[in-house]
Amino acid sequence: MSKPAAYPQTKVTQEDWLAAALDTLIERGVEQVKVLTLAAQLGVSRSSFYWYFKSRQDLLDQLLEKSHANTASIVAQAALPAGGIVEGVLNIFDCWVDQALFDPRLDFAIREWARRSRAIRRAVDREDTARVAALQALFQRHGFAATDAFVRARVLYFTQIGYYALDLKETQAERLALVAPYLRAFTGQEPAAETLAAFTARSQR
Amino acid sequence: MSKPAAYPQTKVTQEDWLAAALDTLIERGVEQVKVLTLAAQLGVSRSSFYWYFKSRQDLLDQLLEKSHANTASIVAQAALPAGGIVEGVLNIFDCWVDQALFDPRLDFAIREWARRSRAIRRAVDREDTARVAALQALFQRHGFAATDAFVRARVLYFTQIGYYALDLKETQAERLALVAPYLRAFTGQEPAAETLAAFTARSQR
DNA sequence: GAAAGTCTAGACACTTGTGTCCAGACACGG
DNA sequence: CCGTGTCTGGACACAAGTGTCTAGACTTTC
Repeated sequence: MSKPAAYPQTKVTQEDWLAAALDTLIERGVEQVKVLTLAAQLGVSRSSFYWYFKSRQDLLDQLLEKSHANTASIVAQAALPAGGIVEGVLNIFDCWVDQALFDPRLDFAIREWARRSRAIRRAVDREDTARVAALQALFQRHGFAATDAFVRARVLYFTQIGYYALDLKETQAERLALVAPYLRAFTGQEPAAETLAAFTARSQR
Repeated sequence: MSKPAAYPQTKVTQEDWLAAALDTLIERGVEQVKVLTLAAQLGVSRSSFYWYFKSRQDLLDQLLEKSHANTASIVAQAALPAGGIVEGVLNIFDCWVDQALFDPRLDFAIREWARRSRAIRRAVDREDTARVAALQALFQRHGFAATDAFVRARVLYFTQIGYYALDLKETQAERLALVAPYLRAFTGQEPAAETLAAFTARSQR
């Protein structure tokens, strides 16, 4: 993944700085992304940082670009063919179950960052709008009127964002036990037993 | 509100420091609550701060105590008598409409703070649990089974928290237009016209 | 009216952070 | 083997933040 160092004397690459910064962003927020701290963490001199980046701001700018994957996943899962709305929503649930599809910690770190920066805020707004639009289309494809589809898309999406906001620590089992009532609440329909079983099976992996 | 100064030479009271700090907490987050900045803002010497507070941490501790009102409102609104679940949920909507009942900005500032502090985190968890429990009781009173009531309580509450997380800027009119579909999504029931009208009327004030 | 209490401002010491400059170690190409 | 390019570490300058100590200007109390 990270480019091999051009010179053997290279201790850390630009990728290493970025990875460490991303980690700190997720764990402690933007304000804690500090050249000094990252340097200490990487066991390297602070001034070396300025070989790879113009300034701290430059690093932050590059960090932002690393964060478009989440939206892409939701849009893709929403577009998947589904036999009914229950199955369609379950496809979205895949995002919440599989960290590889959707990384809530990164998403939230950036959301928090957006509260303090106009530019970031605009970027986040665009992502949110795209996600809700994709979910609305899903509900519309399964017979919901435009407005109801929009509201149900929001309820589905906001509930999940709210879940992450509370930073709940539940086990996989606890969450799976509530899938049926969630589906009832989100779709108004009773999920079929075999549909539920299929979801449980694939989220076990 | 703020205690009259015991001595005329008093430029700012402890309340003034707390108010300024609360404001900064809401607008810019805990990390930006700095003695230096507050002093400049209040037009007073920095060292004066240490007359009123032992340390910056002492100030932060006192700040936290200012934040229990939000939960109390939700619990009170959930306990209000209601003719049906639709009216019950509308009573909760009052909290989201009326800043005096629920201040989302403060709530979120503290939530963000909680991500970086164990003690705060525990306090926030307690509040969240109390809120969801109150909403669950509301759904149960209106005929929902325990698990379904719990999930619907969460969906109702999380949706709102998610809404605040996205920091959406909608007008009162835009929000009112969506009340009916939201009620359908949250309760599964069709709201009566006169119930809706009553809610619209009282939220106009 | 003297002593004790209230509150403020300024000076000082310390820490943590950013960014710049420069010397030097090392590899690579001619 | 010498110059050029790559990367690192140390020194320096500077800004912003916390916390302490002290003098002094007032008030209140006795």
